[in-house]
Amino acid sequence: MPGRGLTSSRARRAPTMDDVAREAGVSRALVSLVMREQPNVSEDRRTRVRAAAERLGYRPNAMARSLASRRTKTVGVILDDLANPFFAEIAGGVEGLASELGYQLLLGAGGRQARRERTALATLLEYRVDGVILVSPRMRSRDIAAAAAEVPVVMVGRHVRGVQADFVLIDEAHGTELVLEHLVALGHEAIAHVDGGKGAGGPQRRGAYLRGMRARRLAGRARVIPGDFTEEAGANAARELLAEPELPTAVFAANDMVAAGLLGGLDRAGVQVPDELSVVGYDNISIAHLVNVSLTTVDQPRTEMGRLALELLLDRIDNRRPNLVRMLEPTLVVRSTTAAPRAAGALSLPAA
Amino acid sequence: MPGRGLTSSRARRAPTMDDVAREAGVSRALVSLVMREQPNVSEDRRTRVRAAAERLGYRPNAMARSLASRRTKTVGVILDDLANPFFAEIAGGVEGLASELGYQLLLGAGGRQARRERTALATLLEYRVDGVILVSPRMRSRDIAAAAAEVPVVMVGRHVRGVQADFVLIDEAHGTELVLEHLVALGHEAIAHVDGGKGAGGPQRRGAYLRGMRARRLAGRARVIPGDFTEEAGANAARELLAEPELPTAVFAANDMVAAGLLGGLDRAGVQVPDELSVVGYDNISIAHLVNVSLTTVDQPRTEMGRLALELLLDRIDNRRPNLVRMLEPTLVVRSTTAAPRAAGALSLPAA
DNA sequence: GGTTTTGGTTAGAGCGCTCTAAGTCGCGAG
DNA sequence: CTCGCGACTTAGAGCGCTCTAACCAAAACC
Repeated sequence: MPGRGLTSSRARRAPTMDDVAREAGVSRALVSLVMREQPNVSEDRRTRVRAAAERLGYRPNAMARSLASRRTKTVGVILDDLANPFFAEIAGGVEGLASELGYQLLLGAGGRQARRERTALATLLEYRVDGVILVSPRMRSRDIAAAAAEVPVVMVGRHVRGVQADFVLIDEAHGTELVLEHLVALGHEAIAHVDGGKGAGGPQRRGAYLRGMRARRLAGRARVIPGDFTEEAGANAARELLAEPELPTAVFAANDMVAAGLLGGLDRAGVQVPDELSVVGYDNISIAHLVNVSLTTVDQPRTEMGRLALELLLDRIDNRRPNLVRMLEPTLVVRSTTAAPRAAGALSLPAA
Repeated sequence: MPGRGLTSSRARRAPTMDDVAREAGVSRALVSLVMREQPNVSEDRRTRVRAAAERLGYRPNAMARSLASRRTKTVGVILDDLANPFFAEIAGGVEGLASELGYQLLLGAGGRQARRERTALATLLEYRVDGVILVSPRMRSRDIAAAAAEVPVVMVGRHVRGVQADFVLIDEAHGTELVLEHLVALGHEAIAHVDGGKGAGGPQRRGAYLRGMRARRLAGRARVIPGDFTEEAGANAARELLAEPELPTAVFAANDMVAAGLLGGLDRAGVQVPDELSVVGYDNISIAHLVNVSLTTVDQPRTEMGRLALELLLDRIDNRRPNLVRMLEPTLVVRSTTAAPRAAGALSLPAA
């Protein structure tokens, strides 16, 4: 019965380097050299060792290797929320480069809670990862600073002053401006914002929104509905808006998840988008463009963000150098959730 | 300059258990007992050790611990494709339970390529994870069998016979039947299928589709368009369908990503869904319900699949027992991408 | 009062690897 | 014939922890 055979073979202790050495008739050190592809090993020995390892089904023990060499070739990545494709796509970028370079990834997800994020980070540090990438972390700055004191850190999407780390940032103010410009050019004035609460980018986008509205003398029409970057927050916002006597003509959602929740809520209520209400998202997650009524949104170069973060991290691991901040520019992707407001003809035609 | 201080402190060797023992004036063994929350340590010593550890900023070294204890408290998870929210959501389920139980996750993504998947798996095994969860793996059965001989394995979404592993499966035939039933009840006969190629579930869904069509005496109307579970495949399928003289009245997509790509392509061509063509997906990924024209699809209980997989794995790690297969039932979620075919009145009214 | 028992503590031998320092060997040069 | 040298190989000391066995009081038993 082959099944049994497999099971019992599992019980047997895994072969070690010593076993391979004995099998090949050489010393353990030589096996180590061969495994690490070091030079100055004769071809003869090399093939003999390889064959022995093959025969025994030898698999190096990464724990022992890391313990002895004090290098793990592993970097940790902490994501705010696995359920949000935005983060999965950034992780995808990191993963792609990591696998090219032979680095391992240890992923941790915070589930949008600072506490879970902290424990995930603690675990990564116990594994002595060579470095950590924090994507839109929710932790307090002091926790981040403490981590940065132990290990090289690169942060994506959030800036924290006074921390020894590199940063990959998106120009949030610019992204927000693109949105307002677009909506105002279409003739919108009553533009509401469903914000992202305290999550990374949330305060920045909200601030830029308020500033932009003020600069356009639309401060009186500004309206911020609290959210938290989730689809649920979008659905709630829809309910809140619909409960009022009058809808705004456009809504700028803090991210695409919120926009999606919003669109769902509006649809259920029979509100036509974009005829009755325009909606703009932020992130350009992969599904944003897929739907019949596809979402106008701000694109963030997610894969590039991930790759860049890892590049910075590895460079930081090897070279002590001053902190680096890389600012990437977002772009606006106009699709079909935005249009001129219904009764805007008179007011906005001159502008157009 | 606080920055400098942090940087230089990083260079200092991390404190070890011996350092803590010295600081607390006890033996290393006692520190170990305290760290592992073992009983039979006096309250006095316990607090003294804790304080010393705190003072030094001691952080246990997971490598050393695992090496000595030969248990990693870590399980590996290999996902077919991080870009597909379906997998992210399964990972979310695993992650949730893992963090409840104090288990660590080592995530690896295969990027829909058997080769990358194999190397990711090899790495996990070098880390001596306590077990591995393979989600819709693309590897050859023999590679999987080899892994299962080394470590407990649970597979999700794919069955491989003769392998020592547990399985979490969805009744694909049933899911597919739900789709055909729904479409035929609406009056559809020309139902095409964009399949998932060789990816997990692909052949099963295709097979069930063909069988179902035959059973309904619609074999003549069956039409399979090759795909691969990606959005791009959906877009290609749209192009292919549009190039023909006549559209089918309904399309069953192998998963939601394909459906999404399909919808995008149809929209660009001005085809009205569901008026001119009905579309059904599979998976019910989180964004499937979010859009104005929301996707009719087959729901898979993703979070539960993830949790269940981890439960099985941990049980398998602790207890030697025969293989288990857990079959979960999918359900149909009817939304707004399906409707009666246009000219179906005459034919289908009797049925309805 | 001596001997178990028991709760608390510790020394020390590994876990499987890396890496340094110290060989060994053959060979051309002195 | 000895020495030096380069190429190759190896012994052995850790890396930071766990875990077994042993130890030592103080309490419990007869």
